[in-house]
Amino acid sequence: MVKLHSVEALERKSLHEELVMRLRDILLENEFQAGDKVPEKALCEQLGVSRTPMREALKVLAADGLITLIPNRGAIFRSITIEEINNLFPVIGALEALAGELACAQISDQEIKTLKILHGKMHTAYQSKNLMTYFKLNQQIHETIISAAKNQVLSEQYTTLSNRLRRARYQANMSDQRWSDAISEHDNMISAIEQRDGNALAKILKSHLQQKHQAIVALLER
Amino acid sequence: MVKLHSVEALERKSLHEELVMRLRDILLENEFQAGDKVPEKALCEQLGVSRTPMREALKVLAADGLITLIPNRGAIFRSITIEEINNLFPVIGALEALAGELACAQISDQEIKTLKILHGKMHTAYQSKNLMTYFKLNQQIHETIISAAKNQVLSEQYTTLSNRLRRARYQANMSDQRWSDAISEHDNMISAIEQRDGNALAKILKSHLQQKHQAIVALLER
DNA sequence: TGACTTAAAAATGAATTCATTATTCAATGT
DNA sequence: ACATTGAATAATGAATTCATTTTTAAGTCA
Repeated sequence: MVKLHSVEALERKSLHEELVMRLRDILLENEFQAGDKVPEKALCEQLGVSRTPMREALKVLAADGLITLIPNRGAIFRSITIEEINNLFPVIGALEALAGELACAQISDQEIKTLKILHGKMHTAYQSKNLMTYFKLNQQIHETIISAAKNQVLSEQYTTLSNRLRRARYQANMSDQRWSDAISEHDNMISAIEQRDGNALAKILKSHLQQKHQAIVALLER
Repeated sequence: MVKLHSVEALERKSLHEELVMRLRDILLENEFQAGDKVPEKALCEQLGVSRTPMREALKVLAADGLITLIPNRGAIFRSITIEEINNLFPVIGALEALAGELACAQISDQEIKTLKILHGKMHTAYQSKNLMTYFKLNQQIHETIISAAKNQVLSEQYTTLSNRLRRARYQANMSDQRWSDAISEHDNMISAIEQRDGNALAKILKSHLQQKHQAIVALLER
């Protein structure tokens, strides 16, 4: 088989690993939602690969909880339910709280500086009401805190669960009130880190996430 | 291909899913350790399946963190390092603490009764120094607490991470002192649950795990 | 003897093929 | 007209085949 456009579609790496990433984006960013069927064959053609690596990638994504494989029926995009959201938030909260404690115990001045820069940019995005930029910066800040904890297992688990939430984020917008609250929660976060107060940071992160949880649930139930 | 003994080796289900479970057991229970190569072909013959489903299963296990796939080099059993153990324990600890809080908030009298029965059996196993039985009951007790939290996401994450630790457990034995300490920690656990004191339970679980962590690290470093 | 080269063998990655199971849709009967 | 049956079609599960890469090992030359 001549790979034609597939060469430009997927640059070499390990194909299956590349596929997992590409599919994750395709599934999350747009294209699919609800309990849609994930068309194996169409995706193969679109990405220029055969079914074997595609099916391997789908199995990995299923293990990740992003899709569900039904025997002899193929893959369906796993519709995120309110129940799943309610289950995800406490777990992510516990992980973030742990990250906060660990991070404060060993964060470097340089990392704090990076955080403050990101935080400043986020304020700017907030003032100019640039929601997309705000989202991206917000995510970067949380990722920076997690990675400051220097715990690979923690980072992996957090990433996996956050990805599962990403589906919900695209549905739910933010109210003005919630947005301004979130900003001030972030202000508190940064001061706790500067003082390296792990206990305080853990509490802030936990309640920050609880607020977000409530906001999302409220929006979804409307 | 005639399936012969494979029919009795793997009873019907979804083959790939069945394989994942079988492989997990084979990898963990004995057979493999350290950075051993996982012989794809040999396993195919042993279990009577072709390479396609086997490779799908290996990819899932790699996503789970049990093995590492090196491009064009195959799978190697992921040797658990002290660093990984040090990373796993705090995360599992955070999950258990969360489970303790959630469980206390909604555990039924029936579930408490079950726990007390398991706890009694564990005491018996301790008195007769039956280590294997003790291990099994200990695991059942922790699983019961987790499942009493009624959070699917939490259960899944806990199971995944616990499996990764199982490798270390087979290496490390318990000292008499540690064993008797563990028993009394369990006694405290049960009373906290009976009083439905989530905060206390969370703390006990966390410190229980920290003790276990230290014991394992001490043994491994000798 | 020991290091380097290179040919053969084995293992892995991916596509294809074959078999089985769902799904679709038209035809039949009520 | 509606439901039910059954054949045709499509999709999925798994084995096989083909291509590429790595490993092994023998042979050559310093």
